[in-house]
Amino acid sequence: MQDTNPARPRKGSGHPRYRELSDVLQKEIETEKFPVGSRMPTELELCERFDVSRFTVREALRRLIDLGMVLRRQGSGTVVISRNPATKFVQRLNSIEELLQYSKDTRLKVHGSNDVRVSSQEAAMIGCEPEDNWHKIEGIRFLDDKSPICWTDVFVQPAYKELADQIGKDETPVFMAFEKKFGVIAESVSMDLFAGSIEQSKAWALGVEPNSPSLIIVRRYKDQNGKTFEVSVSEHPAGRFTFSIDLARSADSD
Amino acid sequence: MQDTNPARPRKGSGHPRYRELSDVLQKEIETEKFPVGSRMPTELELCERFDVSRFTVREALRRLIDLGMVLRRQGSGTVVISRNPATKFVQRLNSIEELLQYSKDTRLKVHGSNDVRVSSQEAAMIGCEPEDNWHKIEGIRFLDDKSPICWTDVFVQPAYKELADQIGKDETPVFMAFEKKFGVIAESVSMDLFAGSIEQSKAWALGVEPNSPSLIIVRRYKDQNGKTFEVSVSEHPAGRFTFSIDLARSADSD
DNA sequence: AAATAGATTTTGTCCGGACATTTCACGAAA
DNA sequence: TTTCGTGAAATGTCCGGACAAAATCTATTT
Repeated sequence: MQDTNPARPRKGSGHPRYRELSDVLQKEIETEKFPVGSRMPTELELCERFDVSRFTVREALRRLIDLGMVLRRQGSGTVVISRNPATKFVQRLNSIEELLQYSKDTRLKVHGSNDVRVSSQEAAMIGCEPEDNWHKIEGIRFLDDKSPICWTDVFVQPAYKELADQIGKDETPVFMAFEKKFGVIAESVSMDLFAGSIEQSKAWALGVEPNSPSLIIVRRYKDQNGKTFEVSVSEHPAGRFTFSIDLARSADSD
Repeated sequence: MQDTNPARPRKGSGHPRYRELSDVLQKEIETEKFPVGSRMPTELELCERFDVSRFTVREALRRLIDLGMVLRRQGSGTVVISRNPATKFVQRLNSIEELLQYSKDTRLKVHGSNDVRVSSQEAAMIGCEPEDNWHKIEGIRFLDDKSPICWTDVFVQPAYKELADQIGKDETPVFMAFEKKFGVIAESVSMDLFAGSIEQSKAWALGVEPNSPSLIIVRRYKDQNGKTFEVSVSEHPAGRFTFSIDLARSADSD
């Protein structure tokens, strides 16, 4: 009779045992019985307290990990790192192209490229020091040969300047060319979106009125070391581009 | 001698057994030995094939789930749903407020609210049929009492119109008020960002030139059934607001 | 006091077994 | 033909036990 209650039917809650357990622990973290920074009881202690096997305890703890509330380390223990179930809304980009939001069939026509010392205004956009040296590539992105979508300035570290003549040859995004040519992969990307108005020279190239409204998107690509290796600034005239995001509630917290 | 190899030391790969297993399966999915849509072998079959326990197989399968490559259903089996480890870049919003990107200290001052039949232009924004009935709430969001950030139109289903006089009382986002008052929770949110120019009446209220450039953000909140219960349209004059996103490569595929 | 080595604690990995629950296919009955 | 129910098959839940690996503590030595 070693097994009085294996896989026993859900008693009342309608949830499996490990879920009931994680719910209790979650509540105890939220009510600061286990404050952030403190160590939680060991697995064995929880086994005793709830009279369950280690499997069930670990399954419950796994859920707290998924919720982003605790952190575990072998040999050390379980530490509370957050009081509320962390991740609420998650955006998934399935293909890397979604990041750019232009489907494959756009093309960058390069106007020119040269080394520059960035102005203070550009530095603010890029997020670097003024007077820093970058290699700047200017161009216009087209849907088909007639329809310009946006003006684009691409800033890359001078070391990578030879990339310039690679761009525009095919429809691969610039930051993917980095991966192919230099083995530098984008580990993280930060984007800023804000309103602006198009200056004369660009307006002319895009075929719109000077000072007409635009959507400016700044994308900063960082490598594994957190170093920014590429920054692109795109300016979209009103009516030609919409940036869309879909967020879904995650961390199955029902 | 029932236990010849429990927790045996990592043989060569430096990875635990279940990880080696999941790597093999992942590769077999990528090379279409198990095409998308097909059913994978059962747990027991995998146990035999790799000569491991069900625990190890389930642990490996769990990883494929996390990678978003397979889907499992009790009684049914394991189906391949994606050929490549799904999620590439993931955005995490830690607090739900990040979704709005105004920190807590902004306040919506309501100008008025009334039932409307949406115009075809509004319908296009909202993503509904023209002539649909909605309850529209107009207001301006302030940082402090002097600094207007944006003009906001909130459209809610007529059934929820009584919510109107709740808004602006405190700094809770509108969609959270739904949860409190009606128990309707936002399961997903889709957002569109694009450039526009501010019409006269709004420009006056915001203290900017008519037709000056703006960033327009449309947010659509859907409940569990996929029904849109609230849409907000915010118009930000240039220079007063930047929308930021941070994406990190995810799906720990080292 | 500081460094080292060993013992202890704690989580990670893995096994075998058992029963529960869900899904699906098959066959009998209407 | 359709409906219904039975049973097989698959995954889900849970137990107990064992050893491995990492972190931490302790006692000893330098």
